[in-house]
Amino acid sequence: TRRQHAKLFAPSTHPELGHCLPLARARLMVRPMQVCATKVELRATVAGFRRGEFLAVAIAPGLGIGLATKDQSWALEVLDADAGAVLGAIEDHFRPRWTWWSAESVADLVRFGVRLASCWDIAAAHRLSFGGWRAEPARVWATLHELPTSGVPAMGQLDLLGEHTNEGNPEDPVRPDGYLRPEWLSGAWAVNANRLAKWAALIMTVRESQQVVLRSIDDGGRSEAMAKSESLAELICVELGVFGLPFRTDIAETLIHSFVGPRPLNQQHEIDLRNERDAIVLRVAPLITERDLRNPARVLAMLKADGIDVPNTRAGQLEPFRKTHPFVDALLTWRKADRIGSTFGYHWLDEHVGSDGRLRGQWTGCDGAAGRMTASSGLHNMPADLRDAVRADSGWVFVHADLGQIEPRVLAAVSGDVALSAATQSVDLYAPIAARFGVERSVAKIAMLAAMYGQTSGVAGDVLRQMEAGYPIAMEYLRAADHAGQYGRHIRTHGGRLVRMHPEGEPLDSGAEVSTPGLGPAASSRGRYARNAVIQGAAAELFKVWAAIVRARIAPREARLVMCLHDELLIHARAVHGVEIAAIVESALPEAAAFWQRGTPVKFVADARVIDCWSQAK
DNA sequence: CCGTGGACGTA
DNA sequence: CGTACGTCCACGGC
Repeated sequence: TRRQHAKLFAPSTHPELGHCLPLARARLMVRPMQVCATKVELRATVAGFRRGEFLAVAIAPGLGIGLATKDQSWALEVLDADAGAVLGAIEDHFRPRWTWWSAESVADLVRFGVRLASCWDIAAAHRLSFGGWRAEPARVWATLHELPTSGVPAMGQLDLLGEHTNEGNPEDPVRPDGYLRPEWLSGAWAVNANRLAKWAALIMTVRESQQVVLRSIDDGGRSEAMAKSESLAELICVELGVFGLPFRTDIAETLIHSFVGPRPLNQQHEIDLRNERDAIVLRVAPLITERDLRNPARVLAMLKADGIDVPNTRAGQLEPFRKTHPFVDALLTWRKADRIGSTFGYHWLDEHVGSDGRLRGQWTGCDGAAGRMTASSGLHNMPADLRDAVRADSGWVFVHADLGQIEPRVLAAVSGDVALSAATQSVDLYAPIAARFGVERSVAKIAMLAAMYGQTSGVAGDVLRQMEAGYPIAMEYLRAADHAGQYGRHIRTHGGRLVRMHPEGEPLDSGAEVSTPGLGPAASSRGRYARNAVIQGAAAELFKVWAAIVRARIAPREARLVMCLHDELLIHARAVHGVEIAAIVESALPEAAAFWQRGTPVKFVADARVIDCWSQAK
């Protein structure tokens, strides 16, 4: 860090030092800014900087870094390779809350090895406040300034009359009509330090506006707090994508071999092997024309010829016929192998596992619906059989932890149901519920799940009535969400995430966009969706707070989060730190719960264990 | 070429 | 029993 420090305070040699004008149309006034030239100036400026204060950062490859506090902004000229050193030095000395458009903008720095403690991700905050997934700067800006997002200008858009682009000051990132200038967003904006500093200042104004919005959602500050943990989740996603999941290709090859045989030598060989696998099933299949194992309609016809009448060809439907019909048995065995061959086969290994023994995918901090984390490359749906290949490095271990009975506990917290909260004090939540109603534990569990997910069949009605009587607050919370969904009204999760129940364009509480409000199967479907979203979404919020705290607590050790799976964490750590980190993970949970639920007395439980291999979990 | 639905893996 | 996601496949539209 001594070397990094020296670089940060190296004098800038950029020629264009000067003042920028305030942004005329920005909602929040930007003060005159300065470009820092020497280490003395920068040091003097940051002397008053408080730990944890917001610091906007904009990185322009080939030019440098724009920085802004709420009062001032600067541009630092640094080589791309040194940008990480500069941010690292600022991080070490001032621990700011880094503020950026999206965590993607620091992916290169994460690759460089920079670890940042806290951040404000404008895209994440936008998704929280306004729902949906799209959160590019132009859209965020337009939404905050109450401009129609349909009118957001795009680069290269025909503007023959020069109606907009020729008006105003091109050095102002805001056009006279209030939208951001697409040229500024295109990446070609950063041609001098002045613009870079101005851009950083603009990032800061956007953040301040977002804070106002979040406080209007929840004046107790919970949504604002959620924006911070959601922001960190986005950074965690970038880190997960960079680090990768420790993975033993040799073990995976052996497993894949056991399902689909040897690695094909070339494309033709691959086709031949595939045909051979098909042929084994077709040998015991009924002799009708148009036989195709990959076409569900054909398979249905084949099953019918074999005397089996089913609504679809899913494994669950066919399983009962397995013993009596050799074709069904062969088909289901083939399906499993074919899935390994097509989705999780040699091609998958080659595509996603690096030569450094890491399985990598792209991560997103929140999906389009209730806000759970997602991952590509099959990281979240890897068959259990293949988890044996997810192994800690030699001398390292995994610490695995998962949240127990997360969804009913979340329901107790978000609804504030005192009776259900009391039940969460038990390590097994369903035991006190069963005792209270005088039913079997399994019956109590099914009834609770049915209430949360809107299950319509297979539940004893009297148990559901008992649930209504025993936990009226929790049941009413679910019913209200269901009702809002049926009528197409948007809902918010406990942490303030907007879950849209109809497309954009209408007021947030309007159901006008829904064709059949409150009626029919589509309305019922929306009802179940909403009922589930308030639980699943709130659970995702708690999980991300937990992950963020764990990330912070394990930072002093050489340990890294390598997998997040809805209610499950996997940490790669030195073997000597395993037990200590398992304790950290468990103790982080009550801390996360207190942060997220703000005083509700709901207990959450996690089981952390030290293992060598993901397949040893549970 | 692109969107859609079926199927199936995970939580 | 329910919800969500990502991925592959075949189909049918253009």
